[in-house]
Amino acid sequence: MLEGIKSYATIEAGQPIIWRGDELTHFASIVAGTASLTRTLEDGRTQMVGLLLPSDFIGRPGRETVDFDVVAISDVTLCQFRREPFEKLVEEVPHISHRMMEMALDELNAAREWMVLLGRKTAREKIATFLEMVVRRESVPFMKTQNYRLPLTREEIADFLGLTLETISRQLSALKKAGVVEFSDRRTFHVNDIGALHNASGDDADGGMII
Amino acid sequence: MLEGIKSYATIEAGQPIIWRGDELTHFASIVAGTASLTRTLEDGRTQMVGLLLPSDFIGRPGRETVDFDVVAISDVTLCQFRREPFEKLVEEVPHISHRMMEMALDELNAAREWMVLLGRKTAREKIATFLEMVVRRESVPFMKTQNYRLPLTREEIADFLGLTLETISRQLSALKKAGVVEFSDRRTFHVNDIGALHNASGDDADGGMII
DNA sequence: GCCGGTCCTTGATCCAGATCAAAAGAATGA
DNA sequence: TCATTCTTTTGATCTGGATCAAGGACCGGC
Repeated sequence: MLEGIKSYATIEAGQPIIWRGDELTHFASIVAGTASLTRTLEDGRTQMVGLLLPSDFIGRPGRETVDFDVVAISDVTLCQFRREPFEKLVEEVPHISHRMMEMALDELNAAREWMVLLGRKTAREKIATFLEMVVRRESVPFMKTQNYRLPLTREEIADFLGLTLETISRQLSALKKAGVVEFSDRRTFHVNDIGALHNASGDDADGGMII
Repeated sequence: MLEGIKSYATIEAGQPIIWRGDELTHFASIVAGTASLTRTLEDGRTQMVGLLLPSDFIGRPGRETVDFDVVAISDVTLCQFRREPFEKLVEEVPHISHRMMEMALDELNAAREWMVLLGRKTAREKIATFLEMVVRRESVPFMKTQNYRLPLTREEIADFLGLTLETISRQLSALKKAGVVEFSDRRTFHVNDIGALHNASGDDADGGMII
């Protein structure tokens, strides 16, 4: 059913996909690459409010404009659907809105979890939580020791965590010095002590987390 | 259709409605009163992640437990639906999941907007944004001057904004001294200069806001 | 290999908001 | 009416993370 209204697009790393306030002509889902959802205040302060990975969805039925900037972090491939036919489809096929509801509720949960981090966690806890998130998302089952790759620059991590890039750098150095993680280059790391990392995250035992 | 599975409940101010991790036996919608959605870290730091008002919904189809504490802020009246029949209804009646999707997307937007506040705004901007939110929600159309009522104590506002209650108190005093707002008692205020309040909020002109 | 730019680290200093402390109002109830 | 308790205000001080500043490391192009 979607075949007739779909097209593909690629966006280079660093390029905007759509700006806040722009009219939404297409819905899209990410096929490959990483994009960020951000808001920038007039004076340049920037907060990332979401990280979009393959299978994530851009756009919301029932609204004509976008509320945040969407920017490609790496090269991104999109699968796009024209708005009107897609919205009609959402109306007509019950399964789709059910699926969209579940996606929205999952993202809502993640957003609220992140609100706790932004509002109440210390810099150390924020970074430990971020590293844990990367580890959880990239872990290959049954592989014991593994290298992970940071998907973001220090500045982007700072915008994600509500900190400055200097604080990110200092806290990563501190975690290295404490022997919790080890970096083989700026982006690639290895966890020596997953327990210590978790303790540093400020989250309790395995609080409601589905691993 | 809902008639057969619905019941009412009332919860006194200050009492928990449901704890994080508890099994969800009912969905509910708020009929009257205010409740908060919060997360507390082991050491007592608390972050409010949502304020639930009449017509807001508690519970999410597809999950058996709750991820945040829900506490009554004022006396709350709930309209409850038993889980299984309600979930069946969501499956069967397409209109419901469509409506739930829209609610979830609205809340997701609000949560992301709040992430910007928590991650990047100053104390002054946070409080101004909060007061503006109260004003926007309680404003009666065509009424020029109006008194508004804070729905929360200073401590609850602090947990909402990711600050301490002392900072809330100081910033409110500062806004009073600057002549932006005026308080007739601790909870009741009046806005002298809505423009100044908006400027203090850190949001641009009327950035995407639907008033 | 060298040169330009971008990203990252580290040091020195500053300051917004936290923390600690005390007292002043409101609200409750006997 | 006056204790009692809860909420709020205000003051004094401290500190985590921001800001300002200077190099260092890495990467791509020529």
